[in-house]
Amino acid sequence: MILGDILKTGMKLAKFSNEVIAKKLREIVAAYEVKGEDRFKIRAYDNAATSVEHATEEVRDLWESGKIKELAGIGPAIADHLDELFRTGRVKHFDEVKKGLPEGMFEILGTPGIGAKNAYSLAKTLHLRKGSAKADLLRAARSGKIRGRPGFGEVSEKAILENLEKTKKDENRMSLPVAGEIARKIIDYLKKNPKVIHVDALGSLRRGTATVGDVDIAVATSNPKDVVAYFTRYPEAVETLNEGDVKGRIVLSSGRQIDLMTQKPEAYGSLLQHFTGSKNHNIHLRELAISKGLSLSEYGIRNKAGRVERFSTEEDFYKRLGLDYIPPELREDRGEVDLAAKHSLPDLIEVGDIKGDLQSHTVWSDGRATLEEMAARAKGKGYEYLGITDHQLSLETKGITAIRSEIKRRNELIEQINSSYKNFRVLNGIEILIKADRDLSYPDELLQEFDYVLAAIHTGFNQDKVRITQRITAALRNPFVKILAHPTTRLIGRRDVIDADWEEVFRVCRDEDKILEIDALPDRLDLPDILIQEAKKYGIKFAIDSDAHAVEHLDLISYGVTVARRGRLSKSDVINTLSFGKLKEVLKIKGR
DNA sequence: GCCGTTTTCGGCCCGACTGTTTTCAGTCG
Repeated sequence: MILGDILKTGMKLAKFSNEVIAKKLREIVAAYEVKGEDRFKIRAYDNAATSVEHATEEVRDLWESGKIKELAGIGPAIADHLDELFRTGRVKHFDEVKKGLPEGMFEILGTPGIGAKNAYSLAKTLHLRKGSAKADLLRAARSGKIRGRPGFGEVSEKAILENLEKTKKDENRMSLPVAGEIARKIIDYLKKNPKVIHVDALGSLRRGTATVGDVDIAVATSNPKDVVAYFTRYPEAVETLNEGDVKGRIVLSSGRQIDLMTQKPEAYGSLLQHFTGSKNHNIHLRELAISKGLSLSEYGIRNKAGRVERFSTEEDFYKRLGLDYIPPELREDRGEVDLAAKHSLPDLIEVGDIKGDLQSHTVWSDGRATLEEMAARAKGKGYEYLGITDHQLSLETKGITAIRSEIKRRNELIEQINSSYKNFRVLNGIEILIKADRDLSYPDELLQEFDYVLAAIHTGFNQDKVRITQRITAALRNPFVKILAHPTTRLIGRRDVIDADWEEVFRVCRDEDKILEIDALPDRLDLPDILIQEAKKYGIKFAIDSDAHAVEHLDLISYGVTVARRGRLSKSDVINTLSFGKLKEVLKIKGR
């Protein structure tokens, strides 16, 4: 059920999530763009939407405590609109702004390559209907009705088709932190009930996959019926779909369904194992069990005598099958069962192993915090170092002399900060562009001024495999480039991985002794786990970076560690688990 | 529409890329 339906049917007043609020603000941005509103006013709404998306608290909670204006980019006017939204469920001003525009245009916004103007023109000329605009557009693209419209040719039609098919496939999946936050709140709620002995998230969320379909929760309890009843009274639930003796299903205001499964504590391990999956991992286990004359289910292991043996923990469950405990992140049937049988599972890296962060941004480029603020937070996390890697300044507009003096100024500031800390160092790095013509955006004479250089692709994503591979390998061969940042450039649910010859990339990376980054931003998680596992076979080392653009982003490093675990990395595979002294050697940093 | 050590008015990034044009508009970061 979608939000609109919930309001229509007069259920509990929906608690607007930040995601929903940001979407509403972006619709106003698009409407204003089509109507030719003042561009600074448009930017103000755009800034507000970004601010809501990045907020670490629910905007509705801020509103309730009267602190909504503390959010950057929310001034008196937008605060008033949101106040109206929370009180009445709608905003008259928003309705007026959108008046006269085809409603279908707002449903296709956000499809890559379709901005406000294109959304408007497509919705209008193709008569995209409210409620089925995406499906209508997909049909039009398939039957070649988009090409020929003003501004659209064959290439854009094909791009629209591909992007729509991709988003269609992914649209119901959540990012890891979104799912994690939903689960965290429910788990906190369940923990308040004394009859709940253990509680865990299940499925792909527990395995830490890049996107999560459903949030399912397991509880160990001796009073399942009471716990299920308590679950259905969860304050953010708008509907109960199922309230049985041992299981329950509720619907949140966002429309998400949450399932609860319960089990007696003495059999909890089997439940947890069964619903953590993955499906293929469990199939493999069942085949193994059959070969031993056993049979698996969510209730336990049925032995040859026909008796079901129960397990309170997963460790005991795996042990009964002759296996070492397999961490959830590895349960994808990629050989982990055999490794567990041979007692040779890798010793996986943990968040506590991380000693510093090598990609972060400040107000010098597109970050929101100052160098001092970022350094203080990193130090506060117990790190030994923080690499500041702001984007380059434009060589064309600034000129080399101005840039050189800017680098010098930054170095002086960094030295000043470093002298104020004990056992903590800020590094002066840079994230440079691998341009479409495969040159780097700075000449070597500038690159050599930095402690280390991250190279990244930010444009020309659609080039063919040969050109993309050449761009990356050329960058890796530059003597000053140390780290290839977010190598595949994917944006989860929005942009696919670039088409590179990864084996060739990994070979060059190994030969040139360069580092691959694992970017921890939840919409990147780049490298993806499978490529990490592949790259590790070449003996390549990795850096797990937050790519922080604000102080709180430094905490996102844990998602990078999750991906690294899924890619089977140990502490020794990751350079930012090293002490500062060792890291300096690896990155060949002089001074500091 | 937001914001302020330049604080109630007057600024607010713009360059790169792409596909579509035949000099540019839309999108993205």
